[in-house]
Amino acid sequence: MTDQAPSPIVDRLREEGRRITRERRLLLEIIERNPHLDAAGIYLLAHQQNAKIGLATVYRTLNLLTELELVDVVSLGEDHSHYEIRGDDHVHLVCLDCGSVREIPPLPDFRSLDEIEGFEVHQAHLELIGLCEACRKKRASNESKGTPA
Amino acid sequence: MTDQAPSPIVDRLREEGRRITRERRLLLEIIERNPHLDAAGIYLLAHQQNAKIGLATVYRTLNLLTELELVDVVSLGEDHSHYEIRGDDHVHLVCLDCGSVREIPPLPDFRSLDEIEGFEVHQAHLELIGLCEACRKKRASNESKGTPA
DNA sequence: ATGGCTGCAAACACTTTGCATCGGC
DNA sequence: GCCGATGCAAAGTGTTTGCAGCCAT
Repeated sequence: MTDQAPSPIVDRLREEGRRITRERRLLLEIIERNPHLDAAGIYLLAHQQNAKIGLATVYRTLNLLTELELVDVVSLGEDHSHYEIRGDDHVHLVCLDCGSVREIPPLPDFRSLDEIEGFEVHQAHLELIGLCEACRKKRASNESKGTPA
Repeated sequence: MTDQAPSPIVDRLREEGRRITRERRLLLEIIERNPHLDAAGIYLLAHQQNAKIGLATVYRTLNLLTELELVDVVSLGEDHSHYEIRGDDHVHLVCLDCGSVREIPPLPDFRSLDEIEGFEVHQAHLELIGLCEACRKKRASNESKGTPA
C-alpha cells in the first residue's frame, strides 16, 4: 500500500519537472492495473483509497499524461473517453451485447505499418465491434427458444 | 434542388414505417455528400437551406439512422462524434497537425475479417493517427529553419 | 518559501428530453 | 384525423476552469 514501485512513468514526470503527488501516484497505479477504464471508473477506484480526491484532478491528470503521450485515449463506441497506458499496439474487441472489451495482439498486416500513401503513421487504433463468444451463444440459444433478432 | 433523387436509405425508412419528411431528406443529402461531419457541421449546412430546422432534429435523425445501421458514428480523435453513411469499410487517416481526414480502402489483411478468436466481427473501425504529407513537409522545413519539435 | 497541484463549485460543450404544434400518411 | 416528427427551451451528461489553500521541491 505505502510502498512505491519504481515506474518509468514517474521517472518521465520527474524529467518533465512535474511533481509526483500522492494523487498522481494513486491514479497511475489504477490506470496501470485497469486498462481502458473511463474517468468515472478511475475516480471511483481512486475515491475508495482517497476519499478527498476530486474528479477534476482525475481529468487534469489524464490530460497531462495524454499530452506527454504516456496514456492513450480510446473511444470504444461509448459517448465518453476511456484511457490506457500507452504500450504495445493492440486491437480492441468490443462486444455489442455485454460491452466487454478484450485486447488481442495486432493483426499481422498492420503491425509494422509506419507509413502508408505518404501518410506518416504515429498511432493505429483498431476496434472491432461485434459479438463475443458468450453473447453469440446466448443469442443463438434465445433464437431457438423463439426470440429472433 | 426540389428534385428528390431515389435513395435506398429513403426506401429503407419507408419499409420501417418511418415518415419521409423534408428535414430528413435534407439531412440525408447533407450526410451523403459530406462524409464524417459532426452534428454541428450538419446543422450548419442544414440551416442554410432551412432556417427553421432545429439541432434536436439533427440529433434525433442521426440517432434514428444509427439505430437502423444506415450511418456509422466515428470518433476521429475528437471529443464529439462524427457521422457517415454506412458503406464499404475504409480506413481513416487523421492528421495530428491540420486535422484533415482522408479515407483509404481497407488494408488487405483485414478486409475479409468476419471472425477472429471466437469473436464475430460486425464492424471494423481503423483509424491511423499521424501526419499527412503536407504537414510532414511543413514540419521538416520548420525544423531546418530552427523550430524543432 | 515558492509555485505547481488540489478540491470545490461554477462554467462549458455536446446531447437528450418534455411538450405543444405541425404535417405525412 | 391520427400519430409520428418537429422546434423550442430546459435538463442531462461528460469535461474544463477559476480560485483559494496545500504541499512537493
